[in-house]
Amino acid sequence: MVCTANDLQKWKDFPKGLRVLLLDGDTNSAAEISAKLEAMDFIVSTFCNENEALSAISSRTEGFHVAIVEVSTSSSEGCYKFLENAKDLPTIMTSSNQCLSTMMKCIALGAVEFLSKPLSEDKLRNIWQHVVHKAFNSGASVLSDSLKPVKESVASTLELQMDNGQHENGMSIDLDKVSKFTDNDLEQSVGSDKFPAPSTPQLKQGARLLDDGDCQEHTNSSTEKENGEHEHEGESKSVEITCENLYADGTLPPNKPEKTLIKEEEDFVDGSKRESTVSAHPPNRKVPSNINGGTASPNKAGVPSVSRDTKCNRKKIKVDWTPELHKKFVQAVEQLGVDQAIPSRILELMKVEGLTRHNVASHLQKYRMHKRQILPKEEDRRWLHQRDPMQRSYYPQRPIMAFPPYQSNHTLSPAPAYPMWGQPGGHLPGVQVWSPPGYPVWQPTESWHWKPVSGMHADAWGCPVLPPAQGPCFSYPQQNMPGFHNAHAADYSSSMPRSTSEPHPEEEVIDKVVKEVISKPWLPMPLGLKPPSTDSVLAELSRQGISNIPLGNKGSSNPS
DNA sequence: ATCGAAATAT
DNA sequence: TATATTTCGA
Repeated sequence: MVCTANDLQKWKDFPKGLRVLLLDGDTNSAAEISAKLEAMDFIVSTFCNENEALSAISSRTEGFHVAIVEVSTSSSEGCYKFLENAKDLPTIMTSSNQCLSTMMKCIALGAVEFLSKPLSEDKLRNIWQHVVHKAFNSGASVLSDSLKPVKESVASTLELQMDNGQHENGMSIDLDKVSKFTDNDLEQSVGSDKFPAPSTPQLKQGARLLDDGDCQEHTNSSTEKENGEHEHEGESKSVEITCENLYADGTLPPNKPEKTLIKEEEDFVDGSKRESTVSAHPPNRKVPSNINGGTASPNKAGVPSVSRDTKCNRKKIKVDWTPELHKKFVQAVEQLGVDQAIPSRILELMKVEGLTRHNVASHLQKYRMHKRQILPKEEDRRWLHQRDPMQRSYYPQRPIMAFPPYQSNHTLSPAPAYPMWGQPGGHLPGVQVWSPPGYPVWQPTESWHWKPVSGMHADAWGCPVLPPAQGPCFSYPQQNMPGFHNAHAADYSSSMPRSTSEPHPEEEVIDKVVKEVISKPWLPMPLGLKPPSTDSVLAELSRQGISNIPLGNKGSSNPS
């Protein structure tokens, strides 16, 4: 009764039918355990000595999902031998003799768990977890045939996307990732601390997710409470964060997606907690900006029962707005333009799984706040204030920038440092910026106080960049850009910003400026500004009803 | 239902 | 204090 992938796809009552190899020299004990296992609808094959068991395994590698091996006080060698020869099979050791060194040896040799006798139903009921763990955790290469189906089955049950192309409404959770994390956990617990093997090491994460409160009594006698319990109450929230979520968007095959930026708490058996932050990427490593071409259509709601565990009711995780994450955010905002920069769209553009709209909204709020806070302080922007267009012809030592230096299209400049509100590196060529040219490093907190042009919608302007670098640079449309309109509002602080659609006297001045800029592309952009991003221009145009934009001749043909 | 601002929480 | 989350009005 080998399970084919198909069968397994339908392996609804998953743990049932699990094939268990039982190795126990004591007939009585074996019968007892076997009976319990069978009562759970597991399929048990009992062996009295390791040789029989091993030959059974080798003769039919797909025969078993998990093994339970009893370590008799007299002859422990047999079980060690088994362990060493059945590495592919998740093996649980059991004994009435809880000798620490024996336990450790078992674990060291690859046992997934050491259970002390007698084996209660509770203990036995959870053995499938090891199977799942193994199925998801071992690399494809190492994955034994008997486990593949399990993986597939579970994945399908969880509606995860597998190689075999199962799409559905995946939970936006990449199990492979998950298992990776858990694996680490396991290694840690086994390797360093914790002597007692957690009864559900591999699922520790999942387990702790369950109860948001405190509880977790999942020690050696973990019970079946694994998933159930609090189901959906907090769900609307929990879903998003999820365990690591984050990657897994629709696309799965590609390279490793980015890591999560979310902190997660890890509760250890001993009750200790640790916070670990998986950062998007090591600071020193350059990463091309997001790759996950994931579609933004994340998980839907109709998640069936099983998803419970997956969704790991992790309570609120704090989103760590790392520079990388923030950068994405900024890029998204920029791309959208001020008008379109709404949480939901930003969220989409960011393509960071696990982020919620709320997270983004919150960040956006802060972002705007800071922006505004800084605005009023800007004084040098009189130049814009002047009616005399001439003013514009010279560039202040310290150009006013709508945004701190930032190269929008560049894939990532090095590791952006701290200033959250500053943008990642890049400098404005030809214009004196206050960061050393070619020095992508961020300006410390100062950059925070980026100086948007007063009264101007910084977002519409975008950031300073090298003019010729990007196509859209000089493709100012004739249409009025919102940013220009309220350029006059020097007193942004004290007076409400003008509606972007409201025409204004200063308009002509602005137009002149624009014209000149267009006609003299070799000159640095006044004020160290860069033209709006293509996207924002397009968005604006389309907003104004112009949908057809000849991008071909952007740079040059802009008559007066 | 979503956005944005304000209130809260950590 | 700063920043993230939650709440609440529009």
